[in-house]
Amino acid sequence: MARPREFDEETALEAAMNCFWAQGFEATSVRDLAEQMGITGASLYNAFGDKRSLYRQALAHYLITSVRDRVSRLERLSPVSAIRAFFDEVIERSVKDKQRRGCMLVNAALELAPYDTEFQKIVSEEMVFIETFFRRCVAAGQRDGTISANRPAAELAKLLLSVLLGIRVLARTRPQRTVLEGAASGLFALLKTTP
Amino acid sequence: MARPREFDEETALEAAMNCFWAQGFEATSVRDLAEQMGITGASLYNAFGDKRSLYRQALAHYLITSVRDRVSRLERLSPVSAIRAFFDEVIERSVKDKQRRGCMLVNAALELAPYDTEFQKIVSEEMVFIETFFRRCVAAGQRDGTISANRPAAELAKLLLSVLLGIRVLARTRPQRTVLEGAASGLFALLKTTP
DNA sequence: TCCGTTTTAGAGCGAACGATCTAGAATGCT
DNA sequence: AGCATTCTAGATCGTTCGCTCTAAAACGGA
Repeated sequence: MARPREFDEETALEAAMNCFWAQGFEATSVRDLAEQMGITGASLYNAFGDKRSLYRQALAHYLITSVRDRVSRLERLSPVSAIRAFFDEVIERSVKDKQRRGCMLVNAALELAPYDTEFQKIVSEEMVFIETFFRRCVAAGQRDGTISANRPAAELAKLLLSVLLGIRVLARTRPQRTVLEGAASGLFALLKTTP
Repeated sequence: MARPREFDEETALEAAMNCFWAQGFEATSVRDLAEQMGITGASLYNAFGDKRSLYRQALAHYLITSVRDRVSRLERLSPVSAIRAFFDEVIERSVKDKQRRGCMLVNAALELAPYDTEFQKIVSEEMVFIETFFRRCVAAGQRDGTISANRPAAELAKLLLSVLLGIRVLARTRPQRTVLEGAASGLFALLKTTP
């Protein structure tokens, strides 16, 4: 019943995601958002609540379409290939990202998570999710002998996560392929068992 | 000549540094700054210029007292010890940092560097400085046989820098010692040559 | 068709923002 | 002592902020 919405909510949310992703939470104004989303301020508040709530939904959208999607696509690959492909995709994205937006999860981890327990939980859980994916890959790789078994899988997973986050940080100031690829290939050389 | 300043500039700059460090550039207001620095807005603008200029000086102060100081202290240690001590200090700081301020350089890299060429240059040069320190250590370690010579020192230095930055990101949401130490010890186990 | 509901557009709210201006107080130099 | 200069405190500038209000427009159901 009643008047239906004139705009597509997902399209608008994606536009909001791109704003927050590129400029962060504080530096993005509600007026910027409304303009990029193609709606008025009133419609924005009607459909998404306040600015903080919109950010939460935009971040959730990012995590689903970016992190979760990648993990579920790569899960079927062999352990080493899955990890390698994960880093390749991230590096490829980073190099091509002219806006230097980096990773919205990392951005949220630095801008909002430290002071905000709700975002702290969201970010923390997502990082644990990535770490768990790495841990599964490492454990499988250690079983089939393609990954060094010197250290426990849980530890190497934390190392992989750190390098991933580090690459994301580097990409925002030095997005040259040689820099990012250098870190990744150094990591893989040490991680793989020398046959 | 003329009336001298009533406040100590370095003390005030340190207070400003702590504000920006903890809350970032956008989220810190000039009124916050003036209050924490113990001076009025007019004095702030007189002594340090506008907000952006004050941030630049605060960041420079951070880099000198934090990054440069650490590197020059550790430079005299043996290669492996120097790298290990570098990470130990960062982890120790991160675990004890109740405010979860993280590393101001990393914060600047994410908040300001992507849109601002001046800060991009500052951040980029400082990261190159750290990377160069790591490269010197790795090269020396490879010469004396304590560090794996499988890969070029420049590559392993990029790996070390990435892990360092990654730990700094992790620390802002999951500052538990096991998490940070896990990543570091995994790295060192793979980096060292197995005697 | 008319009512109830929800949407739209746009004006406008009070508060906070970065930055500056005005006075007057405090110093060094001559 | 008198002057030029630079400091301090506090009010205040215009702008922008997040958010809400008003009123008209657009639909579904009775």
